[in-house]
Amino acid sequence: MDAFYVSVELGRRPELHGLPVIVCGSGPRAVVTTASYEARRYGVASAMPAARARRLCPDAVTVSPDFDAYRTMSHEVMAILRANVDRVQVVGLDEAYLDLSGILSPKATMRRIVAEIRERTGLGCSVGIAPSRLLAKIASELDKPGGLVSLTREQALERFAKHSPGLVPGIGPKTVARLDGMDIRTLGQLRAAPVDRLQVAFGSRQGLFLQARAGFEDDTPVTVAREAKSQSSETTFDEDVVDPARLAGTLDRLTEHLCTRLKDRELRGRTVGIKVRLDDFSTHTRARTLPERVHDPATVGAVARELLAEFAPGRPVRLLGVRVAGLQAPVLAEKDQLELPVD
DNA sequence: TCTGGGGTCCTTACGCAA
DNA sequence: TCTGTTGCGTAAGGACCC
Repeated sequence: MDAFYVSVELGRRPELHGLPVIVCGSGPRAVVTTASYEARRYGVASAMPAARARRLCPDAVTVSPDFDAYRTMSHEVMAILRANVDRVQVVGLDEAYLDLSGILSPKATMRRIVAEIRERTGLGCSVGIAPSRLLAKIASELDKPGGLVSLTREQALERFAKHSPGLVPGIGPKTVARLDGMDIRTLGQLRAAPVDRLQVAFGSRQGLFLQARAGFEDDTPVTVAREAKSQSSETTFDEDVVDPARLAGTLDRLTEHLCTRLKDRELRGRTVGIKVRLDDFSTHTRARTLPERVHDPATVGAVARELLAEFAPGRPVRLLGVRVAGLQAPVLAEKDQLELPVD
């Protein structure tokens, strides 16, 4: 979806249409969630500190995020996709992969779906059509907003040989910097690099992965449903906190919130963990695995507090979080188990 | 001027058992 | 019996994504 959160807001507040709009939190440490294309022209981008965004674009209208509204709209869009295509893999609120294998005219099909989305929700999106998820993703970015681009592997190899490896999803800033240190600055160079050189630097699997990415090789299937592995709740303080009692109180609040969500989805997990980010931005996690799966705030909270007390942060705390992992839905009745797909 | 919240996966390390 | 290998579960950190 194009500038998804902003576009949802524009639907409710049409008077903002054409203006630079930024969806971001209000606190001193908020970051930009989404910026309208008008705001992006000023250099405003996602994940940028909101304070910097305001300096770049003082006239922008800022809107607080309303995730309930985005979720609702997302469900509507995904329902349209699923009504048109059998296999849909949802990736976040604003993105999905569609398996168009066997469809005779993918372009016409997608044009029709895009039109239906616009008609029913007023929202715009961009489409990439390609032989793999990786190439489709790259293609979808090439003509935003409102693009519909198809791309073959051969076209990608030719077109992006001189581009930075960072163009490819899965190769982030840290990897780009390390590659740069090895004098590898383009996808062409990465593809031509001896794989053992990459493996020495990045490990055997990651080395192979990087070279495959550089060659736009990807055979991962479009996967419909995946069960959640963990759930967490975290918060960044407006100002760093030292007081252990205040930290414990916050941890309890986060635990309550997390456990409510777990219970809503009827999930329990065996591993309880905490996350602590200190004032130097170093991040630390501590976890403990229990004999039984849990989701009640009393148990989760007690373990979380213990982990925090044991960690005993020696400097001011910037962020505190709690997490339950090793999730599993409650044991199904025998009848239901028999009906599970074999896969 | 700093750097959210919610996730996934990978790598490394370690203790333990086979 | 001793030693080495392998595999597994757990823990911690980190990169990356939306």
